[in-house]
Amino acid sequence: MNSELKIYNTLTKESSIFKPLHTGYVGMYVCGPTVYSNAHLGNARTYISFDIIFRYLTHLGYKVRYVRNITDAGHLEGDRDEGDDKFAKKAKLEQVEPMEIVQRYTLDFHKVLEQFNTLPPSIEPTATGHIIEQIEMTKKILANGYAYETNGTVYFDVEKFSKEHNYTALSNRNLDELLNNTRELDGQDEKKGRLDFALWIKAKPEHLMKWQSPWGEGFPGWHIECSAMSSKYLGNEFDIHGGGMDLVPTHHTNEIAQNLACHHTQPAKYWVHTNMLTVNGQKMSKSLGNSFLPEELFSGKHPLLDKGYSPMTVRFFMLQAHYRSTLDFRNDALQAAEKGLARLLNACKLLPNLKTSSKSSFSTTEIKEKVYAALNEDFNTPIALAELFDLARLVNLVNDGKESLTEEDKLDLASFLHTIVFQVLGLKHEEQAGSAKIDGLMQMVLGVRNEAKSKKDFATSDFIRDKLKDLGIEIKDGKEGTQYNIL
RNA sequence: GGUACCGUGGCCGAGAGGCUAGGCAAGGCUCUGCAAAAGCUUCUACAGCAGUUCGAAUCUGCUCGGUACCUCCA
Repeated sequence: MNSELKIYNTLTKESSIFKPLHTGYVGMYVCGPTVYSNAHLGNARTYISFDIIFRYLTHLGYKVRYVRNITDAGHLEGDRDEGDDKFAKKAKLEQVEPMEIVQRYTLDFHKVLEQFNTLPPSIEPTATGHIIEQIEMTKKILANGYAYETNGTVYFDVEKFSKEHNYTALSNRNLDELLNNTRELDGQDEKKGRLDFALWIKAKPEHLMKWQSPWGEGFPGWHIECSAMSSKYLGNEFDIHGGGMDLVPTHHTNEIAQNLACHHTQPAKYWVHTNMLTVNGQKMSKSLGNSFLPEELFSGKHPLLDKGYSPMTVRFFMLQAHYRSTLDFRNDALQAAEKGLARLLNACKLLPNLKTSSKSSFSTTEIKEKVYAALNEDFNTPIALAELFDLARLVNLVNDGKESLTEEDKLDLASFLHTIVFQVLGLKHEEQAGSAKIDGLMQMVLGVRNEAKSKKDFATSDFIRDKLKDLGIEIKDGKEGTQYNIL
């Protein structure tokens, strides 16, 4: 392969050639979910995007340490330093322990990602498991003079920090405008500056999730966990930090500030942000109430859906858009993805069984290079898929005897296609047919039909075909016999 | 209100100064008992207006429309 991997970096606002800090190794941190409710498809898109990045880097030969946290503590309802945390609120509502909420939705999150065939991260640390590290980091930031304590709560001093560093480097916002934002400030007496954010928050007596700290009983702020855990597992400087785009202006901006204030280093070399999934052009989010749960999608039980779609259809659908573009979630688009995926997977099945010739009528290296060039261009899966569809067409032409392939090229291409589709893109065959009994039964039924066909008893053969179709089983007559598909 | 981003054919979506992806849908043809599948083929688009340029969907300006962030959210 003669092109190099380029990655778009939110920090520099441009794509650049990826060079890891340590040759052969990649450290990647991705902000995980706050597990206080079911994971929806927008969440899934982000983790599918990073799954591709993880898989491709691994495919390129890097030894990747992929750290993705679980946020199970801390986050409050609003940026006001008051009110309940999300777990406590839900726990109270349902009269269970906050950790029961955490457990339930962590399991749900894992189940969803497994359905979409994403690989588990190398390390999946939790916020509550790293309270000590967060306290230590807060202490260090205080000692370095970038934070102050007020009445048991520790705040990060953004104004002081911004005198020495570009606080808004990632979001590209104008700091003065942020500072002079005309929004109402309420309950701000404890903070010195309106942009200051909490590193440690004093707990009210009735608070359930709280820990002992040098500043009294409390719990960590919303951004410190990622700084603490990324430093712990990947070092003060690592290669890639990722998350959804909505984390840029606040969460990641504050994370960078914390790291600089603590370790005097910028944590990540490349900041990678995935775009949002939209529904009718509007961001899918829990608060807007327009989110799809994976279960609703698979079953088709959603007002906006005509029918259910399999996890691989959805994964494929997402790969047809670039990760930095918004993607609109629609019934028609899913329908198109379902068919497209079937076509691609069919080519995967067909290729290894093609008849070969003494020479190839097209260049296999060219195809491979195009696919790699696409993936190297900031993980451009839509272009890679377009190239794979060109390959699918060639496979079909060879199958029809209109193009030719040598045995050697065939084996080479088959292995390439298999690797890209299944290992890098993480797609898989979803064989609903499955059981040997059903297959045996189908062979019998198709045998009867072929018998009828050979006697030109088309009334019987069509009857069988139509009845099967009514049952949701589609059959196709080919040169090599009849195949069936359970829809 | 501020700050960004976006507006591509019937639909979804890439691309990003000349070579004008891909998927789905639709029409035609080949194949086929009929279908389906598969192949070939047709439909040639870039919100509007002005400008830069030999040449713009791609650059600049304005207008219109949309979205995101500025509150927790992937």
